[in-house]
Amino acid sequence: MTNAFVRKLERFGPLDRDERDALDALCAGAVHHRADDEIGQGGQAGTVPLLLAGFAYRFKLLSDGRRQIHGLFVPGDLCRHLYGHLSPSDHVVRTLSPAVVAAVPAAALHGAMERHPRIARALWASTVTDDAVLREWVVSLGRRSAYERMAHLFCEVFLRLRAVGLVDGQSCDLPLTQMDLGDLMGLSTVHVNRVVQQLRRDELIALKGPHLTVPDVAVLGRAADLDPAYLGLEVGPAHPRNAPARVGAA
Amino acid sequence: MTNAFVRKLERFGPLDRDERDALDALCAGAVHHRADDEIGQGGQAGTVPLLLAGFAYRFKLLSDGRRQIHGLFVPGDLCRHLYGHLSPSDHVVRTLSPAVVAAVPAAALHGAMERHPRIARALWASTVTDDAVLREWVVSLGRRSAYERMAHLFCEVFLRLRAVGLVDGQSCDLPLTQMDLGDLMGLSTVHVNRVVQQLRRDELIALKGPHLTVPDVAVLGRAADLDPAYLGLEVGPAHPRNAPARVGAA
DNA sequence: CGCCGCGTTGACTTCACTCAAGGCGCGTGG
DNA sequence: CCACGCGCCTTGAGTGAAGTCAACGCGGCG
Repeated sequence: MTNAFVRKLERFGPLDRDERDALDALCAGAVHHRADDEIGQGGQAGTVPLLLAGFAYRFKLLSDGRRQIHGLFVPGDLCRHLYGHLSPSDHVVRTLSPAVVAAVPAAALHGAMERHPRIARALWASTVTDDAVLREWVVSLGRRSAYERMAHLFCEVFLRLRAVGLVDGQSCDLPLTQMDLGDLMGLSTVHVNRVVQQLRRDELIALKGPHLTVPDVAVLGRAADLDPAYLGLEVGPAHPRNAPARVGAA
Repeated sequence: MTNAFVRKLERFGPLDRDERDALDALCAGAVHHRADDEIGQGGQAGTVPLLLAGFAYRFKLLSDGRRQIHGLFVPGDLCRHLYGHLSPSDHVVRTLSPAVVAAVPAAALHGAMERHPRIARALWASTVTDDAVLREWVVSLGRRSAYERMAHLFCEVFLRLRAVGLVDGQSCDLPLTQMDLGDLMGLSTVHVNRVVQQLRRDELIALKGPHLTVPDVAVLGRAADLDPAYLGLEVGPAHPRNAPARVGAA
Protein backbone atom coordinates (compact mmCIF):
# COMPACT_ATOMS: atom_id res chain seq x y z
CA MET A 1 0.00 0.00 0.00
CA THR A 2 1.19 3.52 -0.71
CA ASN A 3 2.37 6.02 1.81
CA ALA A 4 -0.44 7.39 4.01
CA PHE A 5 0.92 10.89 3.64
CA VAL A 6 0.58 10.66 -0.12
CA ARG A 7 -2.92 9.21 0.15
CA LYS A 8 -3.96 12.02 2.40
CA LEU A 9 -2.60 14.79 0.19
CA GLU A 10 -4.07 13.28 -2.93
CA ARG A 11 -7.47 14.03 -1.55
CA PHE A 12 -6.72 17.68 -2.14
CA GLY A 13 -5.71 17.34 -5.75
CA PRO A 14 -3.95 14.96 -8.12
CA LEU A 15 -0.21 14.38 -7.78
CA ASP A 16 2.08 12.97 -10.42
CA ARG A 17 4.80 10.38 -9.98
CA ASP A 18 7.43 13.03 -9.37
CA GLU A 19 5.46 14.68 -6.63
CA ARG A 20 4.65 11.40 -4.95
CA ASP A 21 8.33 10.51 -4.99
CA ALA A 22 9.17 13.82 -3.38
CA LEU A 23 6.72 13.09 -0.59
CA ASP A 24 8.08 9.59 -0.17
CA ALA A 25 11.55 11.04 0.15
CA LEU A 26 10.40 13.20 3.04
CA CYS A 27 9.37 10.09 4.91
CA ALA A 28 12.78 8.49 4.72
CA GLY A 29 14.09 7.39 8.06
CA ALA A 30 10.74 6.85 9.69
CA VAL A 31 11.05 5.13 13.02
CA HIS A 32 8.83 2.76 14.97
CA HIS A 33 7.44 3.81 18.31
CA ARG A 34 5.81 1.85 21.06
CA ALA A 35 2.37 2.77 22.30
CA ASP A 36 2.32 5.62 24.78
CA ASP A 37 5.56 7.08 23.56
CA GLU A 38 6.24 10.77 23.43
CA ILE A 39 7.10 12.01 19.96
CA GLY A 40 8.53 15.10 18.37
CA GLN A 41 9.98 16.44 21.60
CA GLY A 42 13.55 16.87 22.64
CA GLY A 43 16.30 16.45 20.11
CA GLN A 44 14.09 16.87 17.05
CA ALA A 45 14.22 20.65 16.80
CA GLY A 46 13.52 21.83 13.28
CA THR A 47 11.55 18.78 12.30
CA VAL A 48 7.85 18.10 12.00
CA PRO A 49 6.64 14.68 13.15
CA LEU A 50 4.68 12.92 10.46
CA LEU A 51 2.55 9.97 11.45
CA LEU A 52 2.69 7.18 8.87
CA ALA A 53 1.03 4.38 10.78
CA GLY A 54 -0.76 4.09 14.10
CA PHE A 55 -2.50 6.71 16.18
CA ALA A 56 -1.35 9.64 18.26
CA TYR A 57 -2.75 12.61 20.12
CA ARG A 58 -1.72 15.86 21.68
CA PHE A 59 -2.90 17.16 25.01
CA LYS A 60 -2.48 19.61 27.82
CA LEU A 61 -2.62 19.11 31.55
CA LEU A 62 -4.08 21.55 34.03
CA SER A 63 -2.25 22.11 37.25
CA ASP A 64 -4.38 19.64 39.18
CA GLY A 65 -3.95 16.88 36.66
CA ARG A 66 -7.06 17.26 34.54
CA ARG A 67 -6.17 16.32 30.99
CA GLN A 68 -7.65 17.62 27.76
CA ILE A 69 -6.77 16.09 24.44
CA HIS A 70 -6.91 18.72 21.72
CA GLY A 71 -5.78 16.80 18.71
CA LEU A 72 -6.05 13.28 17.39
CA PHE A 73 -3.70 12.09 14.66
CA VAL A 74 -4.28 9.31 12.18
CA PRO A 75 -1.88 8.01 9.53
CA GLY A 76 -0.89 10.71 7.08
CA ASP A 77 -1.22 13.53 9.59
CA LEU A 78 1.47 16.02 10.48
CA CYS A 79 1.61 16.25 14.24
CA ARG A 80 2.74 19.85 14.33
CA HIS A 81 2.01 23.03 12.44
CA LEU A 82 4.12 23.61 9.32
CA TYR A 83 5.57 26.66 11.01
CA GLY A 84 5.33 25.32 14.53
CA HIS A 85 9.04 25.87 15.00
CA LEU A 86 8.38 29.62 15.14
CA SER A 87 6.88 29.29 18.55
CA PRO A 88 7.73 27.13 21.55
CA SER A 89 5.47 24.12 21.78
CA ASP A 90 2.99 24.34 24.63
CA HIS A 91 1.79 20.77 24.62
CA VAL A 92 2.77 17.15 24.35
CA VAL A 93 2.31 14.64 21.53
CA ARG A 94 2.06 10.99 22.38
CA THR A 95 1.33 7.75 20.56
CA LEU A 96 -1.84 5.82 21.31
CA SER A 97 -0.66 2.65 19.67
CA PRO A 98 2.48 1.30 18.12
CA ALA A 99 3.25 3.83 15.44
CA VAL A 100 5.57 4.75 12.60
CA VAL A 101 6.71 8.35 12.67
CA ALA A 102 8.98 10.28 10.35
CA ALA A 103 10.74 13.37 11.69
CA VAL A 104 10.53 15.51 8.58
CA PRO A 105 13.02 18.38 8.55
CA ALA A 106 11.04 21.59 8.21
CA ALA A 107 13.54 22.80 5.63
CA ALA A 108 12.98 19.74 3.46
CA LEU A 109 9.25 20.15 3.71
CA HIS A 110 9.40 23.77 2.69
CA GLY A 111 11.82 22.91 -0.06
CA ALA A 112 9.43 20.36 -1.48
CA MET A 113 6.65 22.94 -1.32
CA GLU A 114 8.72 25.41 -3.30
CA ARG A 115 9.67 22.91 -5.96
CA HIS A 116 6.19 21.41 -6.24
CA PRO A 117 3.39 23.97 -6.11
CA ARG A 118 0.76 21.27 -6.07
CA ILE A 119 2.32 19.78 -2.97
CA ALA A 120 2.30 23.20 -1.37
CA ARG A 121 -1.32 23.62 -2.29
CA ALA A 122 -2.32 20.25 -0.92
CA LEU A 123 -0.39 20.82 2.26
CA TRP A 124 -2.05 24.15 2.83
CA ALA A 125 -5.45 22.78 2.08
CA SER A 126 -4.72 20.05 4.57
CA THR A 127 -3.69 22.61 7.19
CA VAL A 128 -6.89 24.55 6.65
CA THR A 129 -8.88 21.35 7.05
CA ASP A 130 -7.11 20.53 10.30
CA ASP A 131 -8.13 23.95 11.48
CA ALA A 132 -11.74 23.26 10.60
CA VAL A 133 -11.60 20.07 12.62
CA LEU A 134 -10.34 21.91 15.66
CA ARG A 135 -13.06 24.52 15.36
CA GLU A 136 -15.63 21.77 15.09
CA TRP A 137 -14.29 20.35 18.34
CA VAL A 138 -14.91 23.71 19.93
CA VAL A 139 -18.48 23.54 18.73
CA SER A 140 -18.85 20.02 20.07
CA LEU A 141 -17.38 20.82 23.45
CA GLY A 142 -19.34 24.03 23.79
CA ARG A 143 -22.74 23.18 22.44
CA ARG A 144 -23.26 19.50 21.75
CA SER A 145 -24.64 17.08 24.33
CA ALA A 146 -22.45 14.19 25.41
CA TYR A 147 -24.37 11.90 23.11
CA GLU A 148 -24.00 14.15 20.08
CA ARG A 149 -20.39 14.80 20.93
CA MET A 150 -19.43 11.16 20.98
CA ALA A 151 -21.39 10.50 17.82
CA HIS A 152 -19.61 13.39 16.16
CA LEU A 153 -16.23 12.16 17.23
CA PHE A 154 -16.80 8.65 15.94
CA CYS A 155 -18.08 10.08 12.71
CA GLU A 156 -15.07 12.32 12.29
CA VAL A 157 -12.57 9.59 12.98
CA PHE A 158 -14.34 7.18 10.71
CA LEU A 159 -14.38 9.67 7.85
CA ARG A 160 -10.78 10.69 8.35
CA LEU A 161 -9.67 7.09 8.34
CA ARG A 162 -11.75 6.33 5.30
CA ALA A 163 -10.08 9.22 3.54
CA VAL A 164 -6.73 7.48 3.84
CA GLY A 165 -8.09 4.08 3.01
CA LEU A 166 -8.03 2.65 6.51
CA VAL A 167 -11.65 1.67 6.71
CA ASP A 168 -12.42 -1.91 5.86
CA GLY A 169 -16.08 -2.22 5.02
CA GLN A 170 -17.77 -0.51 7.94
CA SER A 171 -14.98 -0.98 10.44
CA CYS A 172 -11.76 0.65 11.49
CA ASP A 173 -9.25 0.61 14.30
CA LEU A 174 -9.62 3.04 17.14
CA PRO A 175 -7.21 2.32 19.98
CA LEU A 176 -8.76 4.63 22.55
CA THR A 177 -9.78 3.67 26.05
CA GLN A 178 -12.95 5.15 27.46
CA MET A 179 -10.75 7.34 29.59
CA ASP A 180 -9.11 8.68 26.44
CA LEU A 181 -12.52 9.31 24.94
CA GLY A 182 -13.45 11.26 28.03
CA ASP A 183 -10.35 13.40 27.83
CA LEU A 184 -11.06 13.99 24.15
CA MET A 185 -14.60 15.13 24.59
CA GLY A 186 -14.47 16.68 28.04
CA LEU A 187 -16.43 13.94 29.81
CA SER A 188 -15.85 11.62 32.73
CA THR A 189 -14.98 8.00 32.09
CA VAL A 190 -18.19 6.81 33.65
CA HIS A 191 -20.30 9.04 31.50
CA VAL A 192 -18.45 8.00 28.37
CA ASN A 193 -19.30 4.44 29.23
CA ARG A 194 -22.99 5.22 29.52
CA VAL A 195 -23.10 7.23 26.34
CA VAL A 196 -21.25 4.58 24.37
CA GLN A 197 -23.74 2.01 25.56
CA GLN A 198 -26.59 4.21 24.45
CA LEU A 199 -25.00 4.60 21.02
CA ARG A 200 -24.66 0.84 20.84
CA ARG A 201 -28.25 0.29 21.87
CA ASP A 202 -29.32 2.73 19.18
CA GLU A 203 -27.19 0.69 16.76
CA LEU A 204 -25.27 3.72 15.60
CA ILE A 205 -21.93 2.15 16.39
CA ALA A 206 -20.32 -1.03 17.60
CA LEU A 207 -17.22 -0.60 19.68
CA LYS A 208 -15.23 -3.48 21.08
CA GLY A 209 -11.80 -2.72 22.35
CA PRO A 210 -9.79 -1.05 19.66
CA HIS A 211 -12.30 -1.75 16.93
CA LEU A 212 -15.02 0.60 15.75
CA THR A 213 -17.86 -0.32 13.40
CA VAL A 214 -20.20 2.23 11.91
CA PRO A 215 -23.12 0.63 10.10
CA ASP A 216 -24.22 3.87 8.50
CA VAL A 217 -22.12 7.03 8.68
CA ALA A 218 -24.94 9.18 7.40
CA VAL A 219 -27.24 8.09 10.19
CA LEU A 220 -24.51 8.57 12.78
CA GLY A 221 -23.79 11.97 11.34
CA ARG A 222 -27.39 12.97 11.68
CA ALA A 223 -27.37 11.99 15.35
CA ALA A 224 -24.29 14.16 15.77
CA ASP A 225 -25.79 17.18 14.08
CA LEU A 226 -22.83 16.96 11.76
CA ASP A 227 -22.50 19.53 9.03
CA PRO A 228 -22.95 17.60 5.76
CA ALA A 229 -20.09 19.52 4.20
CA TYR A 230 -17.77 18.70 7.08
CA LEU A 231 -14.36 17.51 5.91
CA GLY A 232 -15.77 17.34 2.44
CA LEU A 233 -15.80 13.63 3.02
CA GLU A 234 -19.39 13.01 3.83
CA VAL A 235 -21.06 11.86 0.69
CA GLY A 236 -18.05 10.39 -1.05
CA PRO A 237 -17.24 6.69 -1.13
CA ALA A 238 -14.26 4.86 0.27
CA HIS A 239 -11.33 6.63 -1.38
CA PRO A 240 -10.44 9.75 -3.39
CA ARG A 241 -9.92 10.09 -7.09
CA ASN A 242 -13.52 9.60 -8.08
CA ALA A 243 -14.64 12.24 -5.61
CA PRO A 244 -14.46 15.83 -6.80
CA ALA A 245 -11.50 17.65 -5.31
CA ARG A 246 -13.00 19.99 -2.77
CA VAL A 247 -10.31 22.53 -3.31
CA GLY A 248 -9.75 25.73 -5.13
CA ALA A 249 -13.12 27.39 -5.04
CA ALA A 250 -13.20 30.56 -3.00
CA MET B 1 -1.46 55.80 16.45
CA THR B 2 0.06 53.25 14.11
CA ASN B 3 -1.78 50.52 12.31
CA ALA B 4 -2.96 47.72 14.62
CA PHE B 5 -1.78 45.12 12.13
CA VAL B 6 1.74 46.50 12.31
CA ARG B 7 1.62 46.65 16.09
CA LYS B 8 0.53 43.06 16.26
CA LEU B 9 3.19 41.75 13.92
CA GLU B 10 5.94 43.71 15.61
CA ARG B 11 5.44 41.55 18.65
CA PHE B 12 6.96 38.72 16.67
CA GLY B 13 10.06 40.52 15.61
CA PRO B 14 11.28 43.97 14.60
CA LEU B 15 10.16 45.50 11.32
CA ASP B 16 11.84 48.33 9.48
CA ARG B 17 10.20 51.32 7.83
CA ASP B 18 9.99 49.54 4.50
CA GLU B 19 8.23 46.55 5.98
CA ARG B 20 5.82 48.68 7.95
CA ASP B 21 4.97 50.59 4.79
CA ALA B 22 4.30 47.35 2.98
CA LEU B 23 1.88 46.32 5.69
CA ASP B 24 0.22 49.72 5.62
CA ALA B 25 -0.24 49.36 1.90
CA LEU B 26 -2.13 46.11 2.43
CA CYS B 27 -4.65 47.96 4.55
CA ALA B 28 -5.50 50.47 1.88
CA GLY B 29 -9.20 50.71 1.22
CA ALA B 30 -10.33 49.63 4.65
CA VAL B 31 -14.04 50.17 5.12
CA HIS B 32 -16.20 50.94 8.14
CA HIS B 33 -18.79 48.45 9.27
CA ARG B 34 -21.67 48.81 11.65
CA ALA B 35 -22.00 46.52 14.63
CA ASP B 36 -23.46 43.13 13.87
CA ASP B 37 -22.43 43.20 10.25
CA GLU B 38 -21.31 40.16 8.36
CA ILE B 39 -17.80 40.47 6.92
CA GLY B 40 -15.66 38.68 4.42
CA GLN B 41 -18.54 36.83 2.81
CA GLY B 42 -19.96 37.17 -0.63
CA GLY B 43 -18.17 39.22 -3.23
CA GLN B 44 -14.82 39.24 -1.49
CA ALA B 45 -13.47 35.97 -2.89
CA GLY B 46 -9.70 35.89 -2.84
CA THR B 47 -9.35 38.37 0.00
CA VAL B 48 -8.66 37.97 3.67
CA PRO B 49 -10.56 40.26 6.04
CA LEU B 50 -8.22 42.16 8.33
CA LEU B 51 -9.68 43.82 11.39
CA LEU B 52 -8.10 47.21 12.03
CA ALA B 53 -10.46 48.57 14.66
CA GLY B 54 -13.36 47.17 16.62
CA PHE B 55 -14.24 43.61 17.51
CA ALA B 56 -15.52 40.63 15.56
CA TYR B 57 -16.15 36.94 15.99
CA ARG B 58 -16.81 33.81 14.00
CA PHE B 59 -19.36 31.17 14.87
CA LYS B 60 -21.33 28.16 13.83
CA LEU B 61 -24.95 27.31 14.36
CA LEU B 62 -26.31 23.86 15.06
CA SER B 63 -29.47 22.80 13.33
CA ASP B 64 -31.67 23.72 16.28
CA GLY B 65 -30.21 27.18 16.66
CA ARG B 66 -27.57 26.62 19.31
CA ARG B 67 -24.67 28.93 18.58
CA GLN B 68 -21.01 28.40 19.34
CA ILE B 69 -18.49 31.16 18.84
CA HIS B 70 -15.12 29.69 17.92
CA GLY B 71 -13.06 32.77 17.32
CA LEU B 72 -12.82 36.27 18.70
CA PHE B 73 -11.01 38.95 16.73
CA VAL B 74 -9.41 42.10 18.07
CA PRO B 75 -7.72 44.87 16.10
CA GLY B 76 -4.77 43.58 14.12
CA ASP B 77 -6.23 40.12 13.61
CA LEU B 78 -6.77 38.42 10.30
CA CYS B 79 -10.26 36.97 10.29
CA ARG B 80 -9.46 34.07 8.03
CA HIS B 81 -6.60 31.67 7.53
CA LEU B 82 -3.86 32.83 5.16
CA TYR B 83 -4.79 29.98 2.87
CA GLY B 84 -8.47 29.91 3.75
CA HIS B 85 -9.36 30.36 0.12
CA LEU B 86 -8.26 26.78 -0.52
CA SER B 87 -11.32 25.46 1.22
CA PRO B 88 -14.90 26.66 1.30
CA SER B 89 -15.65 28.57 4.46
CA ASP B 90 -17.85 26.69 6.89
CA HIS B 91 -18.70 29.51 9.24
CA VAL B 92 -19.70 33.13 9.52
CA VAL B 93 -17.70 36.16 10.64
CA ARG B 94 -19.57 39.07 12.16
CA THR B 95 -18.69 42.35 13.83
CA LEU B 96 -19.44 42.86 17.50
CA SER B 97 -19.04 46.61 17.38
CA PRO B 98 -18.54 49.27 14.78
CA ALA B 99 -15.37 48.15 13.04
CA VAL B 100 -12.82 48.99 10.39
CA VAL B 101 -12.01 46.09 8.11
CA ALA B 102 -9.62 45.84 5.18
CA ALA B 103 -10.25 43.17 2.57
CA VAL B 104 -6.66 42.23 1.85
CA PRO B 105 -6.20 40.42 -1.46
CA ALA B 106 -4.59 37.08 -0.71
CA ALA B 107 -2.24 37.61 -3.62
CA ALA B 108 -1.01 40.93 -2.21
CA LEU B 109 -0.51 39.35 1.16
CA HIS B 110 1.53 36.49 -0.25
CA GLY B 111 3.44 38.92 -2.40
CA ALA B 112 4.42 40.95 0.64
CA MET B 113 5.50 37.77 2.37
CA GLU B 114 7.76 36.85 -0.52
CA ARG B 115 9.35 40.26 -0.71
CA HIS B 116 9.75 40.64 3.04
CA PRO B 117 10.84 37.47 4.80
CA ARG B 118 10.45 39.08 8.18
CA ILE B 119 6.83 39.83 7.40
CA ALA B 120 6.35 36.23 6.37
CA ARG B 121 7.97 35.07 9.56
CA ALA B 122 5.83 37.33 11.72
CA LEU B 123 2.68 36.32 9.92
CA TRP B 124 3.43 32.66 10.38
CA ALA B 125 4.29 33.13 14.00
CA SER B 126 1.01 34.93 14.39
CA THR B 127 -0.86 32.07 12.72
CA VAL B 128 0.76 29.58 15.04
CA THR B 129 -0.24 31.71 18.00
CA ASP B 130 -3.85 31.86 16.82
CA ASP B 131 -3.75 28.10 16.71
CA ALA B 132 -2.52 27.94 20.26
CA VAL B 133 -5.40 30.15 21.34
CA LEU B 134 -7.91 27.86 19.72
CA ARG B 135 -6.40 24.82 21.38
CA GLU B 136 -6.53 26.58 24.68
CA TRP B 137 -10.23 27.15 24.11
CA VAL B 138 -10.62 23.43 23.66
CA VAL B 139 -8.95 22.92 27.00
CA SER B 140 -11.21 25.49 28.61
CA LEU B 141 -14.38 24.07 27.16
CA GLY B 142 -13.41 20.52 27.94
CA ARG B 143 -11.83 20.71 31.33
CA ARG B 144 -12.20 24.07 33.02
CA SER B 145 -15.10 24.96 35.29
CA ALA B 146 -17.35 27.82 34.27
CA TYR B 147 -15.55 30.08 36.72
CA GLU B 148 -12.09 29.19 35.43
CA ARG B 149 -13.31 29.41 31.87
CA MET B 150 -14.59 32.94 32.20
CA ALA B 151 -11.49 34.00 34.08
CA HIS B 152 -9.36 32.51 31.33
CA LEU B 153 -11.31 34.27 28.63
CA PHE B 154 -11.05 37.66 30.28
CA CYS B 155 -7.37 37.09 30.80
CA GLU B 156 -6.81 36.12 27.19
CA VAL B 157 -8.69 39.09 25.81
CA PHE B 158 -6.96 41.47 28.15
CA LEU B 159 -3.53 40.18 27.18
CA ARG B 160 -4.31 40.20 23.48
CA LEU B 161 -5.56 43.76 23.65
CA ARG B 162 -2.58 44.80 25.68
CA ALA B 163 -0.33 43.34 23.02
CA VAL B 164 -1.70 45.79 20.48
CA GLY B 165 -1.70 48.71 22.85
CA LEU B 166 -5.42 48.80 23.51
CA VAL B 167 -5.31 48.54 27.26
CA ASP B 168 -5.45 51.79 29.12
CA GLY B 169 -4.13 51.28 32.62
CA GLN B 170 -6.11 48.26 33.80
CA SER B 171 -9.05 48.66 31.48
CA CYS B 172 -10.08 47.82 27.97
CA ASP B 173 -13.16 47.66 25.80
CA LEU B 174 -15.04 44.41 25.50
CA PRO B 175 -18.32 44.83 23.66
CA LEU B 176 -19.79 41.42 24.47
CA THR B 177 -23.20 40.81 25.96
CA GLN B 178 -23.55 38.06 28.52
CA MET B 179 -25.28 36.05 25.85
CA ASP B 180 -22.19 36.40 23.67
CA LEU B 181 -20.01 35.32 26.56
CA GLY B 182 -22.19 32.27 26.95
CA ASP B 183 -21.87 31.34 23.31
CA LEU B 184 -18.13 31.85 23.57
CA MET B 185 -17.61 29.60 26.55
CA GLY B 186 -20.42 27.11 26.10
CA LEU B 187 -22.56 28.38 28.96
CA SER B 188 -26.10 29.64 29.35
CA THR B 189 -26.70 33.36 29.74
CA VAL B 190 -28.02 32.92 33.24
CA HIS B 191 -24.98 31.04 34.35
CA VAL B 192 -22.64 33.56 32.78
CA ASN B 193 -24.36 36.22 34.83
CA ARG B 194 -23.80 34.31 38.04
CA VAL B 195 -20.19 33.54 37.30
CA VAL B 196 -19.44 37.14 36.34
CA GLN B 197 -20.92 38.28 39.61
CA GLN B 198 -18.74 35.86 41.47
CA LEU B 199 -15.66 37.13 39.65
CA ARG B 200 -16.68 40.64 40.58
CA ARG B 201 -17.19 39.72 44.20
CA ASP B 202 -13.76 38.13 44.21
CA GLU B 203 -12.46 41.38 42.76
CA LEU B 204 -10.77 39.64 39.87
CA ILE B 205 -12.53 41.78 37.31
CA ALA B 206 -14.89 44.68 36.94
CA LEU B 207 -17.24 44.53 34.02
CA LYS B 208 -19.75 47.21 33.21
CA GLY B 209 -21.30 47.16 29.82
CA PRO B 210 -18.60 47.17 27.19
CA HIS B 211 -15.82 47.97 29.62
CA LEU B 212 -13.55 45.44 31.31
CA THR B 213 -11.15 46.22 34.14
CA VAL B 214 -8.59 43.73 35.41
CA PRO B 215 -6.88 44.90 38.58
CA ASP B 216 -4.22 42.21 38.41
CA VAL B 217 -3.80 39.95 35.40
CA ALA B 218 -1.48 37.61 37.24
CA VAL B 219 -4.07 36.95 39.92
CA LEU B 220 -6.81 36.49 37.34
CA GLY B 221 -4.56 34.15 35.42
CA ARG B 222 -3.98 32.07 38.49
CA ALA B 223 -7.73 31.71 39.03
CA ALA B 224 -8.00 30.56 35.44
CA ASP B 225 -5.25 27.99 35.73
CA LEU B 226 -3.63 29.84 32.88
CA ASP B 227 -0.35 28.57 31.55
CA PRO B 228 2.22 31.25 32.43
CA ALA B 229 3.78 30.94 29.00
CA TYR B 230 0.44 31.39 27.27
CA LEU B 231 0.61 33.84 24.40
CA GLY B 232 4.06 34.75 25.57
CA LEU B 233 2.43 37.87 26.89
CA GLU B 234 2.14 37.07 30.50
CA VAL B 235 5.06 38.63 32.25
CA GLY B 236 5.72 41.42 29.81
CA PRO B 237 4.54 44.99 30.30
CA ALA B 238 2.20 47.03 28.18
CA HIS B 239 3.78 46.92 24.74
CA PRO B 240 6.44 45.14 22.68
CA ARG B 241 9.93 46.29 21.86
CA ASN B 242 11.27 46.02 25.38
CA ALA B 243 9.95 42.49 25.69
CA PRO B 244 12.11 39.74 24.26
CA ALA B 245 10.78 38.45 20.97
CA ARG B 246 9.34 35.05 21.77
CA VAL B 247 10.12 33.76 18.37
CA GLY B 248 12.61 31.61 16.62
CA ALA B 249 13.53 29.10 19.27
CA ALA B 250 12.60 25.51 18.51
C1' DC C 1 -1.79 -17.06 40.83
C1' DG C 2 -2.52 -12.50 41.49
C1' DC C 3 -2.08 -7.86 39.99
C1' DC C 4 -3.62 -4.24 37.08
C1' DG C 5 -5.91 -1.83 33.46
C1' DC C 6 -10.21 -1.43 31.56
C1' DG C 7 -15.16 -1.74 31.23
C1' DT C 8 -19.45 -1.76 33.80
C1' DT C 9 -22.99 -0.68 37.26
C1' DG C 10 -25.38 1.68 41.14
C1' DA C 11 -26.21 5.45 44.36
C1' DC C 12 -25.60 10.00 45.28
C1' DT C 13 -24.09 14.81 44.40
C1' DT C 14 -23.46 18.98 41.97
C1' DC C 15 -22.76 22.10 38.39
C1' DA C 16 -25.02 24.20 35.08
C1' DC C 17 -29.50 24.62 32.44
C1' DT C 18 -34.40 25.94 31.96
C1' DC C 19 -38.25 28.53 32.94
C1' DA C 20 -40.16 32.54 34.64
C1' DA C 21 -40.35 37.09 36.24
C1' DG C 22 -38.83 41.74 37.15
C1' DG C 23 -35.71 45.87 36.67
C1' DC C 24 -33.15 49.19 34.24
C1' DG C 25 -31.63 52.15 30.43
C1' DC C 26 -32.46 53.76 26.05
C1' DG C 27 -34.51 54.87 21.73
C1' DT C 28 -38.76 55.69 19.25
C1' DG C 29 -42.96 57.33 18.37
C1' DG C 30 -47.31 59.09 20.01
C1' DC D 1 -42.63 64.84 27.36
C1' DC D 2 -44.00 60.64 28.45
C1' DA D 3 -45.37 55.86 27.27
C1' DC D 4 -44.01 51.94 25.44
C1' DG D 5 -41.05 48.37 23.63
C1' DC D 6 -36.85 46.14 23.58
C1' DG D 7 -32.36 44.48 24.70
C1' DC D 8 -29.77 43.33 28.46
C1' DC D 9 -28.85 42.22 33.22
C1' DT D 10 -30.51 40.11 37.40
C1' DT D 11 -32.84 36.90 40.58
C1' DG D 12 -35.33 32.76 42.24
C1' DA D 13 -37.00 28.05 41.98
C1' DG D 14 -36.95 23.63 40.05
C1' DT D 15 -34.77 20.26 36.87
C1' DG D 16 -31.56 17.69 34.56
C1' DA D 17 -27.15 16.30 32.57
C1' DA D 18 -22.95 14.92 33.88
C1' DG D 19 -19.60 14.18 37.73
C1' DT D 20 -18.00 11.57 41.87
C1' DC D 21 -17.36 7.70 44.64
C1' DA D 22 -17.31 2.99 45.22
C1' DA D 23 -17.51 -1.62 43.98
C1' DC D 24 -17.13 -5.59 40.94
C1' DG D 25 -16.09 -8.53 36.69
C1' DC D 26 -13.11 -9.75 33.25
C1' DG D 27 -8.97 -10.65 30.70
C1' DG D 28 -4.00 -10.25 29.96
C1' DC D 29 0.37 -10.70 31.65
C1' DG D 30 4.28 -11.09 34.71
